[in-house]
Amino acid sequence: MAYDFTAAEKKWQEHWERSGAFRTEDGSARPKFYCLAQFPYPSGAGLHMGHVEIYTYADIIARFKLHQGFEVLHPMGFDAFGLPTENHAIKEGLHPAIITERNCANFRRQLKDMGFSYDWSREVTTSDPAYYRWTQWIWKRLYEKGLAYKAEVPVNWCDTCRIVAANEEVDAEGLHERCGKPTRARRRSQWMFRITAYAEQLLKGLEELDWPESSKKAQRDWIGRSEGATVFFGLAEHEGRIEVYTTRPDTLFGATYMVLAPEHPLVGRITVPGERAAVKAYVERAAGRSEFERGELNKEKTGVATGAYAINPVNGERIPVWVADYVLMSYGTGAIMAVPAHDERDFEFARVHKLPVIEVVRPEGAAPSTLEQAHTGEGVMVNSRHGDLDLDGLRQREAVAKTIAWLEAKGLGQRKVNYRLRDWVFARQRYWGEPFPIYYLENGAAALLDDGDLPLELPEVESYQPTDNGESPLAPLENWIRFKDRQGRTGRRESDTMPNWAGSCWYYLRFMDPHNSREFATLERQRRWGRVDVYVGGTEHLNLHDLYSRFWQRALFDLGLVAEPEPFQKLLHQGMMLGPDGSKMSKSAGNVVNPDQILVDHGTDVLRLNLCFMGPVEANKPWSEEGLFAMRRFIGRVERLYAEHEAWEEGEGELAARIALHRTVKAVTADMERYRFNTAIARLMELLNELQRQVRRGRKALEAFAVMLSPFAPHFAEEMWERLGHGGGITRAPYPGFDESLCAEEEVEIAVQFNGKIRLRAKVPGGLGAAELQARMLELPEVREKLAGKPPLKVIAVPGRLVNIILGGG
RNA sequence: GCUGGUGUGGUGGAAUCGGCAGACACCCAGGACUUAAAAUCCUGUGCGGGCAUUAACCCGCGUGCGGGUUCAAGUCCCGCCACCAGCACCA
Repeated sequence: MAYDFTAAEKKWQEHWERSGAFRTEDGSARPKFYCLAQFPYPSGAGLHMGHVEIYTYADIIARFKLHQGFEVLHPMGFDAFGLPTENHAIKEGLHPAIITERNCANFRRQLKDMGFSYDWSREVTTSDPAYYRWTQWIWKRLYEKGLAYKAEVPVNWCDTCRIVAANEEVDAEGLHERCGKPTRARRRSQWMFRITAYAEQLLKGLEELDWPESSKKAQRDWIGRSEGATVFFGLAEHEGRIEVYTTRPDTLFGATYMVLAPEHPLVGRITVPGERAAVKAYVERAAGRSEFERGELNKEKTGVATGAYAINPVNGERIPVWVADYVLMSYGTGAIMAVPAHDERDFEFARVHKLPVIEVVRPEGAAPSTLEQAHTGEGVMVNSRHGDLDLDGLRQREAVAKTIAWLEAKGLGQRKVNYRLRDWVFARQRYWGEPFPIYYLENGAAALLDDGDLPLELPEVESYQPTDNGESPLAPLENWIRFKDRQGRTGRRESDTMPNWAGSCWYYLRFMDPHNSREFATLERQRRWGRVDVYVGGTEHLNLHDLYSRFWQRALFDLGLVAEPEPFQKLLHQGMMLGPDGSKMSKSAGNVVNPDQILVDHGTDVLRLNLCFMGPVEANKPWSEEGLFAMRRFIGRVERLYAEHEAWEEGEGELAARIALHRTVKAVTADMERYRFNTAIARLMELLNELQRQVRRGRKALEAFAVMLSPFAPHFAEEMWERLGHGGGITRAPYPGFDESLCAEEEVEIAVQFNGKIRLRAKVPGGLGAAELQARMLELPEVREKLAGKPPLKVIAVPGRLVNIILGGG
């Protein structure tokens, strides 16, 4: 009887649902395993191959852990707030909630057709008021802790669409994704998160995580910790001082000018009358340019002099103060001391604007130099002596320490650690997001909604289009904006909404306790499920979602609201599914592979096997049509193995089969633990080849094979399991164990090399030590003949592998 | 520019520690079964040569390129090249 995948998939999916096969028990005594794949944004296009890939990997891990006897938490939900839905709603004239429901239903159907082992009773949707009630609640806690604040920051304004573009809608060149026209910076007061307050913790916390080293490094670099000093420069003709941050206080004697960012508050005050027009023009031009434009490479460094002078604290020199946009207001103090001799950017600027260059670090043994380029490397201090501070002759480390000590003693500066990480703009001028549970009283003070008034639901609106003045579509809704609070005061609600990262910052917590209407998740449940043991997802959100979640988790941990300081213990990154031509799947390239169609033509098990067999989880893999047929053949061959009842016998079968079985179990188990699915399948194929050679096949071997295959081809494995006489339910059948003594080779082939070249092979019993192996090989007639009575110069014997005989001469 | 990753047969990819390169598949070729085809099964399959007769066998070369260390290098070291990804004036 041939295997009918369509019928089998339907049959077993119904069986799993009916029997509650994947219902997770919070109170079970089994050890826990939390397996999570990044939940999808339910777009109108439905599941694409990338989704299928990531959810397949997670499902294989979850099912493997079920076989190993874990209580597995493997939930699924939808990250449903966001712009595409809103844009779609505008186009179709339907409410975003309706579009969302439609898209979720479609995703849910597709995911169910794939037979994934989710506990669907835990499904959550971030745009559901019962969910975002808690997103708002958590935001309140973070606000109360002082981590949320309002500040004036730029938004991306598109003049063409007359709309605020979210950062996700703007590409690297600052072009609006929808119209392809440039966006510009427009300043606006909006909500922020003080993620920088957690910079050090987020950095240190990485140490305890089991993430790929490259991912840890990406976050480390993003946080960008640097050590240096703040230094105060007095002003020659003005009150006050300029504070700068530098990582090179040792080069203070080389500072020949200073630069303020165009937005720096001192610019207006210190600019001399003669330079005001030029400075004003420069600052205005900079203000209209987005960060993208300013960051453009290979452009000449621009700037204007303010006409004011600062005093270098180490030697009292008067140095000019400039304004230039290569200094960013958002990093450090927004002002720098420029040391052109030892900083490439300052050097370039100094050359363009004819500013002096003073060498203070000289490479060891080098002659004094007029410097054709900045020397940023090591060296010995020169030209660095004045008054009671003498750095000459010191190496960099000592010079830094000595300078900082000197500055601190004089009150002219101090040691300082700085981070590249910026505070997080947590606001959108759009409709389809969580409203902020905050409002403003007539006196301007902000007030929080009571917890009891949550969720603050989105109102119905006529138009989802943001307004021309850059406000959200909620802003014109006076009926909603204006309200009387519990104390009878008139308040105006915040009209911005939260960005679509909000709901995903904590969804992994909600899965632990999804129906709780009193808490977002009890500590008891959190202790039960702990951290996500393996989190499957792409690298593209590493410095966004993955970092944001860590920040929320740590902040909530400090508030005693969560049980763990870190959310994701292990990260598993899947590679990209490429089109059959090896390039990125895209509609324009016409190489998109539709998973729905493959399900119809080949079934989900074959699709899963093909995805896994194509290559390692982390690698980008071109889609293989041929592979699909290969996996069908594989399934067909296995099916025939289980059809030939007359070849079965009780037990594990012949010795050769037993040895093959135990070796396979050992190897496949190791592969599964390391997520090496492609080689695990290859080993199952090898075992299949061996079993096919056997005249009599042990039932035990067939059972073990079915269980090992089950994570990859669950429907098919259930079918074979049933043929073996079991009732339904391979999903929790124990994973096979192995006997180490059967895994050892009893006979091995040894390669015999002369001078490193293989000249013959010989079989010897396994387990021979180096000395005995060597002795045996030298006895071989072929070897004696080659040696012709002369003793070898040297012999290297590697047990189980080879013997290398080194002959003298040529 | 900086950082990280990748580079292995006609193709996808294997190869814990430096120890028989190419597991497992795909493709292709030949064969069996068949009236025939499909399906299935079997055999072969890195390149070049000894060897224009098959088989067995033998020799040389071979993991992006060029050097090096080592008895032994896909694996380690130095210098390049190509592609991919992330960051991109962070003082």
